[in-house]
Amino acid sequence: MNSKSVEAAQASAMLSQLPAPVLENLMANSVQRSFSSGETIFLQGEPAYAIFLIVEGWVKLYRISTSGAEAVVAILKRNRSFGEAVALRDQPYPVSAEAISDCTLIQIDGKRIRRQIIENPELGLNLLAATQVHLHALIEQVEQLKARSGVQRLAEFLVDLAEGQPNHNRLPLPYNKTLIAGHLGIQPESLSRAFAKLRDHGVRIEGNHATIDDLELLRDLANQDKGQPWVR
Amino acid sequence: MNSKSVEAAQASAMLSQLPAPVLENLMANSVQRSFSSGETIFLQGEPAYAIFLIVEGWVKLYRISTSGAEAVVAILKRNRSFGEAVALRDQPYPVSAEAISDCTLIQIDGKRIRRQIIENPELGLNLLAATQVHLHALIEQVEQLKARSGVQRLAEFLVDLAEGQPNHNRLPLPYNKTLIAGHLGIQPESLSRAFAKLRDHGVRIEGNHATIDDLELLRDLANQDKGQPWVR
DNA sequence: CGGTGAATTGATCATCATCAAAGGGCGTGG
DNA sequence: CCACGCCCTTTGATGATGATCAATTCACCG
Repeated sequence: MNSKSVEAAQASAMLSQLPAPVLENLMANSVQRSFSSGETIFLQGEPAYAIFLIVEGWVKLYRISTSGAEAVVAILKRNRSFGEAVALRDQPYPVSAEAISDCTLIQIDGKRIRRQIIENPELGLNLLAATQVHLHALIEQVEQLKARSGVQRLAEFLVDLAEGQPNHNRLPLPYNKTLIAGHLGIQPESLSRAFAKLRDHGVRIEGNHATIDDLELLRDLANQDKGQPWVR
Repeated sequence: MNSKSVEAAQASAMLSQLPAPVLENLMANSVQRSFSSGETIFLQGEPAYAIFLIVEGWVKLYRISTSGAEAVVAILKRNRSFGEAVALRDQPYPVSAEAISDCTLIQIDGKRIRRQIIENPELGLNLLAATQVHLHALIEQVEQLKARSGVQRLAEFLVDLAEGQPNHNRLPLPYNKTLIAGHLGIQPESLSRAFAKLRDHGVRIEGNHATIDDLELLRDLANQDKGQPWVR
């Protein structure tokens, strides 16, 4: 287990703040795996045997509905874990996971974690914290989908991106636009048009880099009221 | 603590399968509270001090975005718990909760549960299970919002309703239509029109009762393919 | 009764999906 | 090295879906 893995563990909601011996035990018994871009990590409906922690790269969680349509449920980066809540129960994964860049993951056996929780309940609390992060992200996504337009969601996406970076010049888009569209719940064509609309608001796109003139302006756009009548 | 409370505890993902003494201890130290329809249980941003379990009635979880728009995140009924993941950490509630019918809840102190988890790690696993139910529900909601039309979501909603009930004649709608609209992420007017469209598919509405001629037909409608191009 | 809020319906507009076409980057095979 | 094909991206035209604004009806309640 290399230093990058330890770093990821310490930065994750799931494993941070664990007593060192517990963490070491877990890490010693977990597997590090590499996936190349496009590879499937697990499929919706498969028995959930493991919890994953992203050491490097990007992962997409998605769902294929009965009709065959794909919905991107989450896009995760370094230091995020997934599958926590499911792998502890005898249940199938509710989503599929796919590497969207070359990436390395730590794979921890669910049964082992289960045993560890019994011995060290703090770990259970940590896992609850980690799932809470997921929960929160999904709640925000539902809010965005219900109360904001596609352009606004894109603006929000760019603001989030920029906040991770110091300079807003030539901000690299983390993955291709088809995927961004899926993440935002719109079609690629609509994304293209949404970018065009943002050009009037100081956003320029060149290839897979974005330049943001005025971050405040963009933030305002994302939060503009649509005047909901159901607010009493 | 009356029998209804015990019943709810045993039917909940959160407290079922707990050793009797642990359950009794928890219950003995929790409060039963009543709310009348429309009353606020807690507000988004408040410190999360408690976990709630619904003994009777209906509760709405919603979020007010920075723009002031309301998005209904979940609607919960008997035996469901909420606030589990949050109340165990020193964080504010990410949503607001409101009683949408007269209802009785069991309120369990977060700090107490935290102590109990340390003593009895099984409880931690149970809570993980409970949050997993929430997680799953949200994932489904995201999928529905991204990949289905309003009419389809309404069809799905009715199918879910009907599956709880044995006869599909005069199926009572559990709450008013404005709220159903919010739950489905559409405006009340659009809901009205969606109901009108379903009339052609064997669904009739009288007041707050629905009659479904052919449940299978409705299910098909909800799952009809929209022919997604992003499925490779 | 008068008033208030829920529900419906009509008319219109904004948003977004869909279908079609075309340009550009990139890797593969000749 | 170049040609070809493939996929991503953009743009245009059109249609479906749902929001908004306005008006009306109805049930309920003080």
